[in-house]
Amino acid sequence: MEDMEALPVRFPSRQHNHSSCVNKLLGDAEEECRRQKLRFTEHRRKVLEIIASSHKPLGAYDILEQMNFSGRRQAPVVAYRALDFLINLGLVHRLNSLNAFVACMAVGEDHTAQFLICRQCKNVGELNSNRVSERIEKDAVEAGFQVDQQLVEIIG
Amino acid sequence: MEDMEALPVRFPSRQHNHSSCVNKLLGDAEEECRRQKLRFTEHRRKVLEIIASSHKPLGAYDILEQMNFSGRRQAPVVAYRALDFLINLGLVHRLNSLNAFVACMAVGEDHTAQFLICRQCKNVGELNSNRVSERIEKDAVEAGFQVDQQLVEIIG
DNA sequence: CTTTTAATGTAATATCGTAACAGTTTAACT
DNA sequence: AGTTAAACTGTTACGATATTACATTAAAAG
Repeated sequence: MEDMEALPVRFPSRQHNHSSCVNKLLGDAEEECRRQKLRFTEHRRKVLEIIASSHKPLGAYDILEQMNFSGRRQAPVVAYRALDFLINLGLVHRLNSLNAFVACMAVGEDHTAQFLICRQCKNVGELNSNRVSERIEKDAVEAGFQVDQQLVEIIG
Repeated sequence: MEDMEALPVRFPSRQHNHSSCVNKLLGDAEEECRRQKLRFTEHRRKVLEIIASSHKPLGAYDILEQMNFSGRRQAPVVAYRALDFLINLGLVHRLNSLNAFVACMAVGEDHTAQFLICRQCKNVGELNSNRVSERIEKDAVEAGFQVDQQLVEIIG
């Protein structure tokens, strides 16, 4: 018999009250930074806001384009620095197969994540299946490997 | 009780008779091309040989450097074209998290593959766990997603 | 209030990958 | 063989992604 636990998946495009979920994410981020005594600067806030506001994964240069507040064109490194920070905090995920970035849809929830990437619509869903992550962990260990990080991207 | 089927993992660095396994791979490739009426040209052979001879994943430009037979420096597109061909044939895998390429270690065997990437030594092992791929397939389907391709990279 | 740590600004450059198009080779078919 | 169509190659240029280095400024800790 199959395990019948809930299997959380999030597709951002299904959510309509978008500005409220962006605000929630920004709030969570702010709180998390306070907790960890990290600085939630303007760049970081702005980058997170841009990513969270998008229904699709964004490339670093897409993000950069949207950072043109006050007409100034920012250097790429500005976006990358903020992205590194947000990724380390678990607020943003990087999709290696697309060189693109998405907001985490399971902030706080101790997330192992797998990404469902739709070829046609380019939307990305975040699946949080512990069954998958545990299966990977077990088989990797069995193969004599110590796992630090899992990168699972599912195209379809 | 756990499923006790064999769990194939291959780490190329553990193999010592390297030239013979390179030759085997080249032979398999040649045969596969004959079967599918595809052309196993010099570029393609050379690229596959370079990748197969390496114990570590190679970037496209690393490969390019080693293609300087007859002193001619090749254009990047030459390497990429050969890589595309070899990837489509399943003879080479791309590691998205490294922008690098490795030879397939399970040619012919109808391979679902997961990659074990060692942070320290930069070696890459290929794990062929059907349990992992089936778990991913099932959970993705349960989440309403039709899977075309799985990209699993395990860092540790 | 000074010291030290973290973040920013800026320029340059490295790395990775593709488009476009003309020319050549190969396979397939008279 | 000679012709044609398809696949492959050569070459140039360019686009996209990401990092290094270093000087400056802002913030936190003492």
